[in-house]
Amino acid sequence: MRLSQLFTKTVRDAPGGEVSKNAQLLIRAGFVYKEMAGVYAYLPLGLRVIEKIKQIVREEMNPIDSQEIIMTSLQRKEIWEQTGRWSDETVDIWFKTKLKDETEVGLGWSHEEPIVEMLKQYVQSYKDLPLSVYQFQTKLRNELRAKSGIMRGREFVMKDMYSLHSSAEDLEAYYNRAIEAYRRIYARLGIGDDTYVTFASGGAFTKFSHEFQTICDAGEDVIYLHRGRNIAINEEVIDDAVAEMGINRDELEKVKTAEVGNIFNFGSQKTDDMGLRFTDANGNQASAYLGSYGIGITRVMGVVVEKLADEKGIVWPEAIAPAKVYLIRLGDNEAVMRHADELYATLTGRGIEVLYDDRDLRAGQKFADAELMGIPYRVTISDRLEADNKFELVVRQNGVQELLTQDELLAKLG
RNA sequence: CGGGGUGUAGCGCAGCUCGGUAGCGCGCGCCGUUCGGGACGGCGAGGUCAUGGGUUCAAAUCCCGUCACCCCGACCA
Repeated sequence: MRLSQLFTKTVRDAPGGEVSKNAQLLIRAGFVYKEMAGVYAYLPLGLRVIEKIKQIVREEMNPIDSQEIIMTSLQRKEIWEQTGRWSDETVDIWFKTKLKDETEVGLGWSHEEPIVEMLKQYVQSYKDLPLSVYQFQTKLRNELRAKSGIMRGREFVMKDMYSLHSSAEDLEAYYNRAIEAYRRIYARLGIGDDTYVTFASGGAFTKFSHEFQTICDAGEDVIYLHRGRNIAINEEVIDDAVAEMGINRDELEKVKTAEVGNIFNFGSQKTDDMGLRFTDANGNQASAYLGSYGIGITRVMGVVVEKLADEKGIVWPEAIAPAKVYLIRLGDNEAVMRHADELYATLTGRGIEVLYDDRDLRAGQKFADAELMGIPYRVTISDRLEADNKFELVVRQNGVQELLTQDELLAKLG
């Protein structure tokens, strides 16, 4: 993409009323636009990041036999009444509205009930199980207070997956496969080393649910870590967990984290409540077992910004950067411009994503923008370098700089 | 939802205490010089001072209401 064609602009100053680092940087770099408190639009560069995160998630969900779908934002009141979750006393973040004929509908803050309702249509026999479906959905939650930029909004993109099984054992096995898939996802997103499978509250069927918590100062959670045994426990269940697992509390390290994923074993409670049953091999009606698995796509994006950014701006891991290379051409020397165009074509032709800074700006501004946007590799071409037939390559993450011939450069960028 | 803070040009801010009809920086447009770390000079465009009401000869400024935004807390599948 040529930056001269990109409609967004970078700005020096972040909006005054925006304190969180992720929102400041993403707004300054032109990745997101704030519509209102806790509600952000994703612009071309930000959308690229979102799509890359989603693609990584797809590549890990599909192998565990989950099928992608997309449910609806408008939801029926009756479905939620079956499990008692339509009431504002039980769920206090509902956005509710009415159709023209006064029918009450909800705006989806979660999709567990609608998914189960939908699956009733397709599951009748044990031969139909197990099954797993997932989607990327914009969740709408009427939070009392939005905060932390894109990390806790009223509207955000979430990947939610649901699996249905004919036995508790089968669900348990799948649940563990999902945990491993999630581990691979966070590793690929560049936050694997700081992300822990954490015991948390909330299992309807099991004593604990599992959260994926990433160490992050901007996070809202506190967990206790036992690095030796690789155990992590959310503060909210610390007393129960310590008792249950026979852990000495003094061995635990207290850290601040952001929840980037959460998985639940519902047992058969929800399916029983909603009347999703199937015929087993003996011809008898049996209960189905439900698991639920979420990842906050936009929250993960915010966490990555928070964790990896430096004083110059964002630092994207290559896997989710909006482009791999930021190509800068300096000056208006015709040969330089031609060679820059050619290099842009060559890289693009090899499937390498390039942000080509073909704007008529000074060197300092281009360098600053490359750093603010956090593109992994910066390649510069100028008349000075042209004289030696060299390109300058700078790695965003560590600032290491090299002067390379075109062949060396292409070899390096793969 | 409780407490606190803030709304003035696209963005960041000053002006408000002590009322007299709005200013600075960035950005934007044109001209010239510059051109490897956010250049410089000149000219110029751009504002219902969040909003509704009140006080006053006169309100960005004082008073009351409302809305929005931010922070702390509570909340958080």
